[in-house]
Amino acid sequence: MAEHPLIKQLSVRSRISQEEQNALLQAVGGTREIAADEEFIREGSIPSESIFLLRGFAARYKNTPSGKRQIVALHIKGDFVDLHSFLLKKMDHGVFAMSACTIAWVPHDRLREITERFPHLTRQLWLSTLVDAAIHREWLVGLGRRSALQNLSHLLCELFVRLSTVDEVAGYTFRLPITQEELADARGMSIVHLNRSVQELRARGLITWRGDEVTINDWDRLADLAEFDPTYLNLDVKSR
Amino acid sequence: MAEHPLIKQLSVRSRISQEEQNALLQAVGGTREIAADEEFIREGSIPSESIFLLRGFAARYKNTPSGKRQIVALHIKGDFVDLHSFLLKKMDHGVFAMSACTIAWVPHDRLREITERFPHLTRQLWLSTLVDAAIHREWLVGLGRRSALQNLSHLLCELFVRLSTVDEVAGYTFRLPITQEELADARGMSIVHLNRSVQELRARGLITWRGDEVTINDWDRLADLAEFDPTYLNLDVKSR
DNA sequence: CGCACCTTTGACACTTGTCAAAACACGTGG
DNA sequence: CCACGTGTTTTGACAAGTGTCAAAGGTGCG
Repeated sequence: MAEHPLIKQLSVRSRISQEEQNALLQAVGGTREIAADEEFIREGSIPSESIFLLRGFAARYKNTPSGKRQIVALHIKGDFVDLHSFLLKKMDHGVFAMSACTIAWVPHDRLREITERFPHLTRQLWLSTLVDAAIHREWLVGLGRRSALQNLSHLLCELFVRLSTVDEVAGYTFRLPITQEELADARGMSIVHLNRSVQELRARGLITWRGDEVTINDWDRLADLAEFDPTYLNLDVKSR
Repeated sequence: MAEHPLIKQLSVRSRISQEEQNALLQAVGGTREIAADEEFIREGSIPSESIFLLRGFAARYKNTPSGKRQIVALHIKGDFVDLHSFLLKKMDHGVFAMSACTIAWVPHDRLREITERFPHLTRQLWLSTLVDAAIHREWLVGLGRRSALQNLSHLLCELFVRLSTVDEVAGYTFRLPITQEELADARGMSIVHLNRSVQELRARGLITWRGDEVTINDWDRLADLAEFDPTYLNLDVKSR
C-alpha cells in the first residue's frame, strides 16, 4: 500500500482512504519523461493541468527584469509541483527539471471534480500547498536572517528530511543532482560565495560531497549550525 | 453588497454567491479588539479557530534561536491571517498586531463544514492561502535578489495595491502604522540600513512619509525601481 | 513638561558580490 | 584507451553593500 509516490507523500500527513486513492490516481491524465534542464512549466502560462513528480528533482523559479534568478522552491519525488495553478490560473513563476524527471499530470477539471466530491481529499491537497507555503516562510527566514553558511546548511537538513519521507536516503547519504549555481540561486547568493560555504562545511567535517552524492557526517552539529527545526514540514499524521 | 471586508477581499478574485456569503459570515464565532503590539496567535500553538482582520495591520513572524526576527507576511483589513492553521494544526510562526486591530474568528469545525458543503467557497478560501504563498515567493525574490532599496520600494508598491483593493488609499496616500524596525524585519535588513533606504527614496522624490502617512509621489518611477509587477497578487475576477 | 519610543547620524567592520582565470570532471569521438 | 571540449567547481584579488555600535534628535502622549 501507498506505493505510489504521490499517495505516499500525502499519507505522511493524513490517512488517504482507498476510495480517495483511486479517485486521485484515476484523475491522472498521463506521464512524460523530462530531460534535465528542460523548463516544463513556463512563467506566465495558464496551465490546464497540474503536475506532480514521479522521479527526479525540479525547481520553481522567478527571473527578475534585471536578469537575476531566484529559485523559490525545490521539489522531489511525490511533490505536486504546481497544484496551485489549479486555482491561481496564471503562473507567476516557471518550473524546470534539475535532473531527468518523470512527471504525471492531472487535468484541472478533474481536480475540480475531486473538490466537488471528496472534501477530505480536497483538504489534503490544500494542505500540501500549505506545506509548500510553510517552506517558503522558512526560506524567508533563511534569506532574511541567516548567514550564507547557516542557510546552506538549513537547506541540506531540509532536503535530507524530505528525501527521507520518500525513501531516497541511505543512512545519511543522498543523491543531489543539483549544480552549485542552482543551489546559489535557491539561497539568494553568488556561486562563488556558495562554493566557499560548501567548502567551509567540508572543512568543518560536517558534510562530504562528491559528484552528486552528499553525506551528512554530523547531523547534530549541522542541524545546530543551521538552527534547523523540522516543525514547518508538518511531518506527522493527524486527522485533518 | 460586498460590504464585509472578508467578502470584499474574496470577491476580488471570484464571485461569491449570497448563499456562500451567508455561510461564511454565519461561521464567524465572534470578534475582538486587539491592542497594538499584542501577539494574538502564538508560535507553536494549535489554534481551534482561524482569524481574519476587520481593521488594522498585523504581521506574521518567526524568531530564530539566535534572537533575530523575520516578518514573513503583512496583513491588512479583510485578510484571513491564519486560515492555514485550519489544516496545518501547529503554528510554525506567531502573529501580532502592528496597529490596533479588530479581529474576527471562525472555529475550525465550521470551516470543515464549509469544506463539506460548499466546494466553490472552499476553493476560494484555498485560493486566498495560495495568494499568500505567491506573496511569499515574491518576497523570496526580494530578499534573495533585490537590493535593499528595491526591496523596500517593492513592499511599498505591494502595500499600495493591496490597500487599494480594500479602499484604504486616498489618491496615492495611505496610512502605514508600522515602525521602521518592523519594516526592517519584513525586509530582512537592519533598522539603520532600512532608515537610510527610506531617506534615499525621499531624496529621490519618490515618496513622502510623515508620521504614519505615506504618499507615493511618482508611482511609475517607484514601480520601475522596484521591478514591481502585480501579477502575483492575482487581482482579477475569474471563474475558479 | 517629561518620559519613552522612534528616527536619524556617523564611523567603522565584515559579509558577500564581482570579475577573471585556473583546475577539474565527465561524456564523446577518434 | 586517450585527447578534446564543454560545463562545473575552485581560487584569488578586490569592490560594494549592508550590519553594528553608539549617541543624538524628534515626536507624541500622559
